[in-house]
Amino acid sequence: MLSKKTKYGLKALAYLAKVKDREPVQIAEIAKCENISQKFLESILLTLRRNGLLGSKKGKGGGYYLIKEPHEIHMTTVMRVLEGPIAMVPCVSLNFYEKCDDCPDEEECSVHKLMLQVRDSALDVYRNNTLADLL
Amino acid sequence: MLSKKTKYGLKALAYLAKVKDREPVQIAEIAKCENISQKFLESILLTLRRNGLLGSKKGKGGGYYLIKEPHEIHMTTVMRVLEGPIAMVPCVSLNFYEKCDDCPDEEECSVHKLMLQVRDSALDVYRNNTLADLL
DNA sequence: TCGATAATCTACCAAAACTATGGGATAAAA
DNA sequence: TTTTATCCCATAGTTTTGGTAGATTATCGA
Repeated sequence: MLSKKTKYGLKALAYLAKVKDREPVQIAEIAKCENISQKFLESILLTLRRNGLLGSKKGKGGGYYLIKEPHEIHMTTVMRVLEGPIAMVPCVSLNFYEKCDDCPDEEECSVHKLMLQVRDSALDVYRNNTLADLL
Repeated sequence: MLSKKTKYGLKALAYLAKVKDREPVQIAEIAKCENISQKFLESILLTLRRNGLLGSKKGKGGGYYLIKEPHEIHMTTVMRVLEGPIAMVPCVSLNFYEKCDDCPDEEECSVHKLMLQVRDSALDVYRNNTLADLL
């Protein structure tokens, strides 16, 4: 299941992508328009900023804004930042690889075989979608 | 992330698929060979049986066995039984559809658009894999 | 320089989900 | 009737999720 964090984060990014001239938008505005708990959204936008997807401006007239153009923001990046690994098991993860402690032989593992395919197909979707494609 | 339940369930099914003549195999044997907590595996096999994927036999010489041939068991079925919906959001689920309470218009939702593609690609993998393909 | 505004940061909390474990009931075979 | 092994219910421990509260810091306009 997709976490609310990712869902809200995606919606917020899409919202910001529609804003003209990359003007800063306040958390409160996004939260209201997208029906998201403001405090929760606050923490989500913060992690998006920390990961280089958003810029922010404090004080009056401040808010969050996209740093790059929507077509430059790939879903692989967004998903990894918000949801974590794209793979469903660590042993098939490109960026977060980890060996299973129960598997003696990875090559023989039936789960491994299946999940490799699932990862590749998901990756294919995320690589072929930018933020611009979602609008 | 794939739950341990699904992971163990898949491993157990694969184990049973290798058994000749569909002889009953005891929980203890599967648990030992696949490094799974026996009690946990017990409950997993039970749900697989309740969902028509396994048969069981009590008493001496008893155990669990496949009801169908491995090539007849599709991953779509297995995943839905063990992991639940294949879709990452209820609003794009074929078997467990549910409207998002925050989305005013499903057609306009950026998350919806993306997750439809992810669902379709995952479904494609699961439909093209049977238990036999994992061995 | 002051006050209003709005992001930032830290900490915390409750509920749900996940990963088991325990103990007894039930059924089949020897 | 004893042994074997599944069936079933209850529950405990941990992690994740979703959300709150409140103090702090930076910026702008007057």
